[in-house]
Amino acid sequence: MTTIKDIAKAANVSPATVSRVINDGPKVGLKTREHVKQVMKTMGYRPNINARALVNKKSTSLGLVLAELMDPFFATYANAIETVARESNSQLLMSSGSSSASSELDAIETLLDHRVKAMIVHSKFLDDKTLVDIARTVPGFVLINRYIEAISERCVWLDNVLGGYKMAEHVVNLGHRKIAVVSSDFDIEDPRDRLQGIRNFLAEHHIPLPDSHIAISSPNQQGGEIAMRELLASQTEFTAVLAYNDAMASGVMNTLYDHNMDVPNDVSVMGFDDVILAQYCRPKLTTMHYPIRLMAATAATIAMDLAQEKAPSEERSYKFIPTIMARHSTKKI
Amino acid sequence: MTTIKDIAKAANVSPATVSRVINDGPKVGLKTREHVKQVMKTMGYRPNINARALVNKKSTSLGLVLAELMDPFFATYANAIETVARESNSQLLMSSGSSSASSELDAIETLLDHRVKAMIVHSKFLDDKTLVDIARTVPGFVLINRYIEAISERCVWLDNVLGGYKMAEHVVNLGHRKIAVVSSDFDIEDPRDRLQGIRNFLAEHHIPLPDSHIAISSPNQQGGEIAMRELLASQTEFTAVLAYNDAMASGVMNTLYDHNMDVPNDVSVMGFDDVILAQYCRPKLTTMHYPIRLMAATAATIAMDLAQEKAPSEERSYKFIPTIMARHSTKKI
DNA sequence: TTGTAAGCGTTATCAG
DNA sequence: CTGATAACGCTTACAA
Repeated sequence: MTTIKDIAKAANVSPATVSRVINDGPKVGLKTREHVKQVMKTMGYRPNINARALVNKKSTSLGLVLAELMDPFFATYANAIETVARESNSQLLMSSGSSSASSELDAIETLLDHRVKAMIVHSKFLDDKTLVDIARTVPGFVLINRYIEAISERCVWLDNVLGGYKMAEHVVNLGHRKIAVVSSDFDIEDPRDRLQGIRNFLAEHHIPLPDSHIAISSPNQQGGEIAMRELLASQTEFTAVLAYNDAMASGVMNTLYDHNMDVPNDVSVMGFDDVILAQYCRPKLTTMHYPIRLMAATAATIAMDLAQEKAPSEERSYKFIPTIMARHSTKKI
Repeated sequence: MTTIKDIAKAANVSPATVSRVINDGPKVGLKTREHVKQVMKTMGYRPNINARALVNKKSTSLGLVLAELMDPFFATYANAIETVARESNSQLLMSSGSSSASSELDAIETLLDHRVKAMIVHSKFLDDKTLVDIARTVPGFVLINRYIEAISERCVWLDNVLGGYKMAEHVVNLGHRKIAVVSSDFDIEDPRDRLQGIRNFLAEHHIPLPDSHIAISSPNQQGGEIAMRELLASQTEFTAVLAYNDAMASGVMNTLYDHNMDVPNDVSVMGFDDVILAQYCRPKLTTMHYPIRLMAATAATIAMDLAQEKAPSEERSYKFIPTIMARHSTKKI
């Protein structure tokens, strides 16, 4: 690998000058600059990022911690963030697969070892204190899909309670009164929040939601199928099903079809997230749109800004609002 | 950030000794070792990966170049590779979004700048020569989903021709004789190969495949819908449709339904890839299983091995074979 | 405008 | 078994 010294020698200048050329550094004679550039090109020079990171005490890469790359939900995140990263010439250093506090911490620390300039973290298992502590020592630390009061200006999150509220509102407006809920057995805030939102709306409108109308299973298609089978087996009466996410909703529809019930004619079904799957379903799924791309871009942007200790970003709050995406799986009763 | 020197000072040893402890280096007194470890723990020492990479002339991260993270197909790749990477304590440095020769080259060069110890590259646009040249200078360079004779032992690829062949065989065995094909307009080898495989089988069995039975569009659900509409509009007669991939197949089914045709009773539909979507479809899609996870793991493993200049991996060939995944979208005629 | 030299945090080669 | 010391490739005062 040719180094800056090789270039310097070949171009008859000092390494410092080469460095200046590389970084568009200040005050370099036009002809030396051109000359050096020429030499770099012909010799095929490529800077050693690690050496640079060492002296700068910061690498140019952007760290990303996600739970699961295969999940389209997270894939969308990764994709959007990668786009922003590339635009600012940084690489993405990924750590996925976290589904426990210790693995989450592990992922974060590895990123720290790499001295990433900024990091975007999806963490559902680490406690607030740990996260806040890390945030204090890492300027460009941003949390997605989570809200912690103490570092609110570094949290990019979705109002899940409102999401649940709007789901209930949507089907009730369509005339449904017998509502069933299919929720996730993951022990994190999201399902609790969404369910709470549903409860809030229903309570306000004096519509009951007995426990027998709530089935819980894993947050994927199979979980949806299982949950719906339970509901059916217990003779629960309902005309609308609110699912925790699109995958579960798709499972719900499968089970319904297997029992010769039509969606949306016999039962209305709603999902949450609006991942690509929602459009691939048949009928296309009515769901809550989760502005993932927007949130990802926001997170990436503020992470980079924070990293450069830019303006304190006016103490804004980055709460996002889910919106109804009405498609064909819900219908007026 | 506390450095190795800080630890050395605090522990009353030399930096060299600390380094030895960190790397389980040879010959360190048991008590010094324990003592140093203790100090590191209490001072919360974290090694600077960049410094390490600089002196070692190699970083510990594994580079990955993919076309598109959001595509479930690539997400599966990324996920599987990340798993292998983590098991060998390396981070994933991602570069996605490439869809042109120049952006592919860009991604590779960035990874090179990071001195990644190995890299796994999905490239459909760079020409053979360029890739071969890079491979020569980078020991741990592995190509996925592409075969280049000159570096065959670094190629992990799928036999797409055989895949097409098997698709045709499957529906013909089911009794279909009027077959339509929905292919991709992407100018890469894969669609050509799959189509060639279909042609091969059909020719062997004297079943015609006139151009009018082939529709081409973009390799996603919408493309499938469009292509199928064209076929229908031109009054083409067929009882089976072979799609380029699962997404197109799903689009094909949508259009068929919109025209009141049932799958599989009126028409059999086959996809390719066996991405998660295939199971989320209704009816569940019969498709060609693409052993992505296995291929990804293989690629990651040989990339790491190659990087350590291990045994020349016995000059094996890493060709993988797609297999029929019979589900419910195809039926005997 | 350009060069010299110190130093970023590690590892590795020698001595001791 | 342990300690100096010299790299690794680059950036950045400080000089010239």
